[in-house]
Amino acid sequence: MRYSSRREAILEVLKNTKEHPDAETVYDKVREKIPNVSLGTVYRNLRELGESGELNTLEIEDGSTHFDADMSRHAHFVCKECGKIGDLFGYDDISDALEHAGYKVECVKTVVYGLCPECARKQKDCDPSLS
Amino acid sequence: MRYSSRREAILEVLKNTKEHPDAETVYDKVREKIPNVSLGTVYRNLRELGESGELNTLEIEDGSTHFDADMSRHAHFVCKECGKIGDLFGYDDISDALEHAGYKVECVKTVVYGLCPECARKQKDCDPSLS
DNA sequence: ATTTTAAACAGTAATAATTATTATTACTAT
DNA sequence: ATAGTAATAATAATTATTACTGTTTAAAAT
Repeated sequence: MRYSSRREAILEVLKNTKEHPDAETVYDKVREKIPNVSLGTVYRNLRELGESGELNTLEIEDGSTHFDADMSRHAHFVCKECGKIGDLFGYDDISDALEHAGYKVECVKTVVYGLCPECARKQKDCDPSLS
Repeated sequence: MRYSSRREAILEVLKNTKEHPDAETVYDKVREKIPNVSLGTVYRNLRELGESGELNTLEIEDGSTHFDADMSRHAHFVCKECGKIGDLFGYDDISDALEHAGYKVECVKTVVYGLCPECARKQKDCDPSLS
């Protein structure tokens, strides 16, 4: 894969955020630096960077796909109230057990849905009967 | 939600398979019993059944969405060789730890990508140097 | 340094999956 | 049986993503 200024800018955007943007948001951010970049270029590079293992894709149940350049092993939390997508570190995954069972594990994607601590607290304040 | 023969048939299809079909495949199976069912009806009912907690949706990184009427807690394995989507039982999830940290967990979706034991074995047979 | 080659590009068209719309049909409570 | 409303078939619209085409650009060969 030869050098490309667009690909570099795209990866740069992802490395400078913890917000797990979707393709359209990456596109908006890249345009701040390269105003005439095309959306197709963003999609193509996001796909290629995913295939070459330089970023992870995150498929959410609302149909959206988000991107994460943090390749360390971690899970994600999607808050159904505020929509935020957060990182969850420190939860061991099941790769070892599966490899022992004969699987060849390439990657593990865990997405947890619910309320983040902030939104959970707010709901409790409104209705203290909630657990 | 009032009774509907289409919704019943759709749920029936999902309860009688372990193959995690996508919407189009569910549509084809439902048409064997109700030939004039419309694709939109299948999509709407799949969405509503998901929202009401009668089935789980499974978003795969190739962009496809698959459906599973088995609501017991389990993860999924997607084989990148044969494409099969299998169930993985017996792997504890991280709900308890997250609830302790203040999250309100609604559901945990784990998808593992790699090679299933069958395809992993075949690859090893072809090239014994593989781990 | 120039030429060559192929990958990457912008811009646009096309595709695929899903959702919305609308007129009609079918449950269910009365 | 009827009224009221949810569900439906058929189709149109939308959205996210990919493919195409002529042009540009990075990197290799001369």
